[in-house]
Amino acid sequence: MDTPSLSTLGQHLQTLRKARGWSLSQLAAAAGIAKSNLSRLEQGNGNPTLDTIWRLAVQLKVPFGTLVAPIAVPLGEDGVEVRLIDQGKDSPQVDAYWMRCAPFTTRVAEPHTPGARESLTLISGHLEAGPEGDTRQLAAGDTLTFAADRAHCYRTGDDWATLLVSVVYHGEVPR
Amino acid sequence: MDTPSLSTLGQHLQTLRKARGWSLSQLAAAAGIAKSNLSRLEQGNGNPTLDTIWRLAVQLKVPFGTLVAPIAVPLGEDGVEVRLIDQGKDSPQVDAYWMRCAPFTTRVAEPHTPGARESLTLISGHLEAGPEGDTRQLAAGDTLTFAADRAHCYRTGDDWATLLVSVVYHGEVPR
DNA sequence: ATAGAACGTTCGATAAAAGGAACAACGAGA
DNA sequence: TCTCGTTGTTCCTTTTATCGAACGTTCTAT
Repeated sequence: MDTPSLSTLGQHLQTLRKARGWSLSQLAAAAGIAKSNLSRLEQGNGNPTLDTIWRLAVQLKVPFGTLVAPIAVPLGEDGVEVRLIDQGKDSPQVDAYWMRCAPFTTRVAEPHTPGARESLTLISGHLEAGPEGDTRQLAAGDTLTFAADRAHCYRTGDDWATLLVSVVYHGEVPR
Repeated sequence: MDTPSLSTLGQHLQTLRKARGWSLSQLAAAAGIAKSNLSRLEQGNGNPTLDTIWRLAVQLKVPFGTLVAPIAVPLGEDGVEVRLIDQGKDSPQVDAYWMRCAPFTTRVAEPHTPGARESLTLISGHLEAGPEGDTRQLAAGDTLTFAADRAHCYRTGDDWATLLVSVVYHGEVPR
């Protein structure tokens, strides 16, 4: 398996644990696993079982995928990582994405089908987004809806941005 | 670990594989794992390694968490299923959820902290939602933002509803 | 000082996950 | 009909992830 994502798991695990002010022993005990096991995992060695990952995710109260999803593995080379959350089966068709942009990144998205609209909700960080020439500044908690049948962009300043994106394809479905 | 989520993984695995029209042998070969291993996993027995899950997720092109996240894990007994997608670390604090409501279901949510606001984006189905006494009818693609420091509710008619929910805790963080 | 209780690491034993080969069942083609 | 290829399952073996205990450290309290 990817060695990077293995060490990322370790770092991530340790970060989350310390963020909660727990000791390695405490977390291991709470999760019901040997602390030797947890120790090895945090060091980046090892290849944990689903059971082990699951128990840790429950204790740390993180949505599982968060534990293993590498924080800094952009899907494209452009510093932007996108994950499909769900897609509706009704009309209009709706696609829901989770998206994360690295600092000082600009992503320009191609126009979608005519009538398509996008809604953004910023989870953390700051982001400038919208149709080109009509972008808005967003902070955590802000939402923005705009016509997505024109070229539009997402631009970050000096910090990361995490957001929810839903694309609504009014009219015909694009697939 | 939860035995249910273990068998769910198996079913899920099989569903995704067949949806792509692949045979067990093909997927196993493509993922670089023994087919005996995959066979056991699809049967619901076994406790796969992160390496194994990872390889399968890559081949099936699913965002990892999707493989193990049980499709039907209602948070309450009230026909409502909620999954935490992400939570921001900035101020204001933002929590992002994926939510699914069964037909003819009403869920009344307690008020959040003062100043809190909620944004909904309907992915599929129909939903009536908002602060009690001021609810709106939503169809797929619609969005709604309202003050969440009062009691508010989500009500479905004769079909399912899937939506994104983001809670913005303006002011102090509730944890 | 010193005893005590935590911390996180390292070590051998054990349980179990992954690999590999043989297996019966099925369908396609000569 | 008979053969060949593929399906998915079931053994057995090998690898390894997990456990439990012992270890050296650090910090606090006596």
